[in-house]
Amino acid sequence: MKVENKHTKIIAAATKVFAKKGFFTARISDIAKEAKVADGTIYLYFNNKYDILLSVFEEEVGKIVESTEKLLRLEDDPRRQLEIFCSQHLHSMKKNRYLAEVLQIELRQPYKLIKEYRDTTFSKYTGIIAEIIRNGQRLGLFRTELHPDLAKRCIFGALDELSRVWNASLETNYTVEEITNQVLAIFLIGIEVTRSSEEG
Amino acid sequence: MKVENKHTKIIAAATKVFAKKGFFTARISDIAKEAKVADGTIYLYFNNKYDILLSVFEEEVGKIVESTEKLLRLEDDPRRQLEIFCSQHLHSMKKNRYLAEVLQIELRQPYKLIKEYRDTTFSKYTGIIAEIIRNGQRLGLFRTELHPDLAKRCIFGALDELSRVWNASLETNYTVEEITNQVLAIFLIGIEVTRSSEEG
DNA sequence: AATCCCTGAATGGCCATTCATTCATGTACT
DNA sequence: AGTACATGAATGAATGGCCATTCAGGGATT
Repeated sequence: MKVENKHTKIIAAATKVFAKKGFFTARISDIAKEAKVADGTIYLYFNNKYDILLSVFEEEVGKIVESTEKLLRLEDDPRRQLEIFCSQHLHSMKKNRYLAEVLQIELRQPYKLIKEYRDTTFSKYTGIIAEIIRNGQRLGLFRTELHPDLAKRCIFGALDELSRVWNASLETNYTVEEITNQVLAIFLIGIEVTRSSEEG
Repeated sequence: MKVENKHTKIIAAATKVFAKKGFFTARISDIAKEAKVADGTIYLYFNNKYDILLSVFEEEVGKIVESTEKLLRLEDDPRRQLEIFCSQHLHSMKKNRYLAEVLQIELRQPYKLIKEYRDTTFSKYTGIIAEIIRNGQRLGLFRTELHPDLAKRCIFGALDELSRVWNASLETNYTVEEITNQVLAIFLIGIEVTRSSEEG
């Protein structure tokens, strides 16, 4: 049946354990137990503990980036694109809550390898937002006094913080759709060229 | 001369070291060296490593919360209040970049004591934003279809992410004022009752 | 019997924490 | 003033526990 290979199994287990305990207090033996393999087996598939974390990033985030980019290519209107990005991001984080937690916690750590990953691969992902905004500005849809690099951070920061709603089960449950709508309700109006700003 | 007591000195040193290396890879001896005291001295003032981190939170963040609340009490208009909150937050984080980094990294860790702190003391701070929004809605200034708890997260998330601009020196230098203006340009328009939404 | 994959106990290094000792200052007595 | 003793803050070397990593061996499949 489950021929699901060990590499994949370990990645999944590690994601869960890192989410629950954090990278540094997670023990290799925890991951091994969760993946139902021996401690030593992990070292047949990964070089060390860090390598596991980086693999979680590379592989799991990779999937998300790919599918998001694919969807975006099917759409021209930057307003629609922004909607798709937000909706996709929130859906992904909801579906894979352990990954969401790991990203939120570990991607910020000030360690060389993590920074490197963040500044290369991951920044491409958030860069998509800046691109959408630039595009919208070119088309006269978004206000040109906004810096795409700053707006990108506002939007990504908002999405990131909102994903925590589920994981920490803080506010009484909102659905992904509700949250998406709220984000867009704020940002689309916030960045669009408005009647009043045209008049002014 | 500098009668600056040891407790304070250690807190400052720890903030710096935690920011640079992260809580888990920071060694007590690093903090001791930075504070120019012996390793053992630290244990005369703190129970353990965790206790140092929590004290950093409590004391340093405490100051920020207090001064922000004070300023807000002087103002009635929720739009102005939101402006003050954003501006204050960004200024604080710019002024104390080590604290900013520690907050961004460590406040998310999934450990009991940190969660506790976050869910009690710290959430009061972000709660201020929700309060401002509720107030604005009551006064008919902000759109009532927005959930204050979600809008709060959008705004705090945006501020938090933006504070990283300086620490990571990512984008070419924006000033605090520029960033504040951009945030407000997006959010104020994003949440305000607009001519078009009134007409619609 | 050779190859492969896996196992988990043993190793070794790291570092938070402890505590015996030192040192500086204060007080009391002559 | 000088000597003797007391106090407790500060020190930093030593301890002990933890856990990532290794590796000698076991079992399956060819």
